[in-house]
Amino acid sequence: MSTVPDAIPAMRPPQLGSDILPETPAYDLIELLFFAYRDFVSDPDRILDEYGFGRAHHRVLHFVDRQPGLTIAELLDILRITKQSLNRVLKELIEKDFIESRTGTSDRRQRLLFATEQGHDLAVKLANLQTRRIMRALADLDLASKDHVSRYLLRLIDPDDRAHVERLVFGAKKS
Amino acid sequence: MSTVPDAIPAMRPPQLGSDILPETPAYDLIELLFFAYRDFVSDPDRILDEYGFGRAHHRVLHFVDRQPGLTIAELLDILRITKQSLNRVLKELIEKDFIESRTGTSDRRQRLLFATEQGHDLAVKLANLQTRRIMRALADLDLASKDHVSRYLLRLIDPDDRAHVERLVFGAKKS
DNA sequence: GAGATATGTCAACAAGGCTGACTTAAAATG
DNA sequence: CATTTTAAGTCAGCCTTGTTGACATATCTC
Repeated sequence: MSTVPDAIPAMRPPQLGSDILPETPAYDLIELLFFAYRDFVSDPDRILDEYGFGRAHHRVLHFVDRQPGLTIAELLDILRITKQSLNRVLKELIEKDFIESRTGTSDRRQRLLFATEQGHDLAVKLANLQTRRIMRALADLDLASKDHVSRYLLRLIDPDDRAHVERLVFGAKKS
Repeated sequence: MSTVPDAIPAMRPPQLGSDILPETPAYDLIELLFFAYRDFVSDPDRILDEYGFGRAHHRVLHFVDRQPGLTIAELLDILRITKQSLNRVLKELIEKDFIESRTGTSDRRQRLLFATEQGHDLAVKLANLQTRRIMRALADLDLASKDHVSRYLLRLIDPDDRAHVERLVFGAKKS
């Protein structure tokens, strides 16, 4: 049994992938995302440095603070790195008392992660820094703009992950 | 001697920085940018791998292809990495004949960088891959959305760099 | 009790950043 | 024209953060 459909529409476009491409690549949006991300993630660097942390620590602390009780497996799924890479930074965050690891209650094999008070304070401090930049960027844009921007960013994400991210970001509900 | 100032203006807002912050950090836009960027830059990886290149090579090739005749100093300013880091990847791109380095004409100390035919082809292939993702994300968004998105991303960039990026991205002119 | 699962750990390696010191060639400047 | 500055290249070593592969332990599931 062939997987090739036997009736392909006559005028199939000559593009490489499944979608139609414009004549010219979207250089503007490609490059703007590069520069925006470059500056966006650089804000927290100075502060992280004072604590002897790097960007990897920031990512871990951020998601643990946002989702108290996160398990190792869930965190690995969010960050898409290996267990060994995660463990290196997580160990430091636990040793320096920014994150606490508790044995799971229903499943005692799991480790539930929580930000300590100190950890929460740092996470909020860094999030506020980035929020300030975001607010500056949203100022004097339409009310609708924020929505357009989130929709665009959400749709840049791999379709398979979108629902997951949506749940994580908007907290289960969202029109 | 106390570090507590003895005369604080009466109605100083309680925020940390120079701007007013909302009660809650903009977790949605912070996290969406993280996930969007993660998936966006991952597209080219497979192809780069076939050539023995990484993301660092991609960035260099991209900007050289976009701005033929770029000097080392200009490239360093765009990428914000050290000369030594750049040189490592640039050397490989030149050895493998994806980029060509010519001595400057008006200033013979400079090296003007150009993508070779092979280099240009790869740069376009990767840009098309990312453009496909962008087009998918823009589909069924208003006509105005693309504008809102670019404006937002542009305004996330450090103010000092915005004019520079604008020139680079939109090619000198742009309302 | 056997096997699967969640986590932790050891060792080695790679990519891509960094600093610091130094060289060379060419331009700019007094 | 001698000196200084500038653009680029290079050597050596280090750090962070990612990788693979192998293996250990505790706990859950069947």
